[in-house]
Amino acid sequence: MEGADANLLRRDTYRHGDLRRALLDVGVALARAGGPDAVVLREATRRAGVAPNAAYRHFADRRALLHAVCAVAQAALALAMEAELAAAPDGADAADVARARLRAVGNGYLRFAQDEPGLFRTAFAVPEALGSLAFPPGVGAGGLTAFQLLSAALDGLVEAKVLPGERRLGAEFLAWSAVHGLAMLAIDGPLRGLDRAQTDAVGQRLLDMVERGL
Amino acid sequence: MEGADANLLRRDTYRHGDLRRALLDVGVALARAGGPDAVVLREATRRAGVAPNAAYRHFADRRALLHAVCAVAQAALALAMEAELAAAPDGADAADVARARLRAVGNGYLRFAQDEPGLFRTAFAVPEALGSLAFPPGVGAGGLTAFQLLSAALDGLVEAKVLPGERRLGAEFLAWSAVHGLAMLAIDGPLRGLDRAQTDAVGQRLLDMVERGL
DNA sequence: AGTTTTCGGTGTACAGTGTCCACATTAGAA
DNA sequence: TTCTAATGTGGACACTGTACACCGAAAACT
Repeated sequence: MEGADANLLRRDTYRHGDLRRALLDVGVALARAGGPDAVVLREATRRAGVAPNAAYRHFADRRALLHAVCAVAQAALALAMEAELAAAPDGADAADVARARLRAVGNGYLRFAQDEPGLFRTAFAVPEALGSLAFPPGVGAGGLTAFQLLSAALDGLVEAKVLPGERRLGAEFLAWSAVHGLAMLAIDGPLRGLDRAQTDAVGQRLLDMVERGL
Repeated sequence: MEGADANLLRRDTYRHGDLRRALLDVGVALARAGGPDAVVLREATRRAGVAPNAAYRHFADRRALLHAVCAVAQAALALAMEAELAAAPDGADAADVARARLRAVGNGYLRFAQDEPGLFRTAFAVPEALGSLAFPPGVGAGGLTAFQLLSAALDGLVEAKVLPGERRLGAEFLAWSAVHGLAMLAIDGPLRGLDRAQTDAVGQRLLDMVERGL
């Protein structure tokens, strides 16, 4: 974690150095631990060792800070999906590979939700978080949004003749819905409390359904 | 709306009469307008024409009030699903009827989410809202939970030989995930802003996917 | 009936929050 | 070196949830 030392309480200079970054780091930590509601301006400034109002030099609002944290969370999600994609098998059959890549995308999503529930909820806490042009979403190492990673996987399915082209349009929303819904149910719905293995099992069945049904 | 006159500001007697009910009504109105975060204790007491602390005679906590509102929201969801079920076609082919009933359940869910986004979000705002035995969930007119309505529809599919029995176990979570995810995306995800017709179109495709993939 | 208990609403108070304003400090441009 | 713009501080206000002490009235028991 780079910049992890930026949120120190002790400070000798009047200026902080990189307060914006420090507040963002603290905000992410708060979101990680307690979800979107836990990212509290005063607590962030406190941990950064600075007066509450100092935050307003870097963020217009509490919401502005939350938006920034949200973007980081989305980036983390994209990264998790990329990691899963990188570990996907790269066999000979193009159809199998394409299917495996879609599964990897889904599994990355589900596992991120389970491993980082606070960040996951924060990623979707801001209404205008996704699809708004005024709000740049977080991207992974490859520069792609979570949504774009999913789109690419679906394109791969079409290319490998697994998915008929006429069903391609808007397929993102179908696949996304299924996985997003399961993630929600697993975080604080009736499926919470299940361990990783059990959630994975349900996840596999869900991905089966998506694969069959798309 | 019965009890709608219970939340009046004017009051001549020292006792309110049915403050618990009044607070609940106001809480539902707040949730309806602004989601879970909008159900604020002080505002509720204000609208009920009562001192802030009076609420504590009827609800242990702000969370307790929120739980109660949450149960009402779940009941409203179940009612919406029941309404859609009642309007489902009742043709001759048992398989078609069973399919139509599952679609009705899904459409009820999706339409409720779109028509009452505040209540919908409130219904799932409380972590222990679903599946906790300590927390009685809201039921519709028939006495069934939203979840139970879904279960019944799935049972119907099995009975009509549309769904093989070995795929029945846990199918609720798959169907629910898909529909719940789409509802979320339609409320404040990238699909918000779509009108009823467009959302319905995506909803139909999603239900197609579920039907094929279950 | 009259008395007492117990329920329900009030008032005051405190900690915590977001945010506004006026001010202080200092890094960097002039 | 001086001036200026950027950045952090202090104090204040309105708002929240919630605890404690109090009181008013309905109901229960003589």
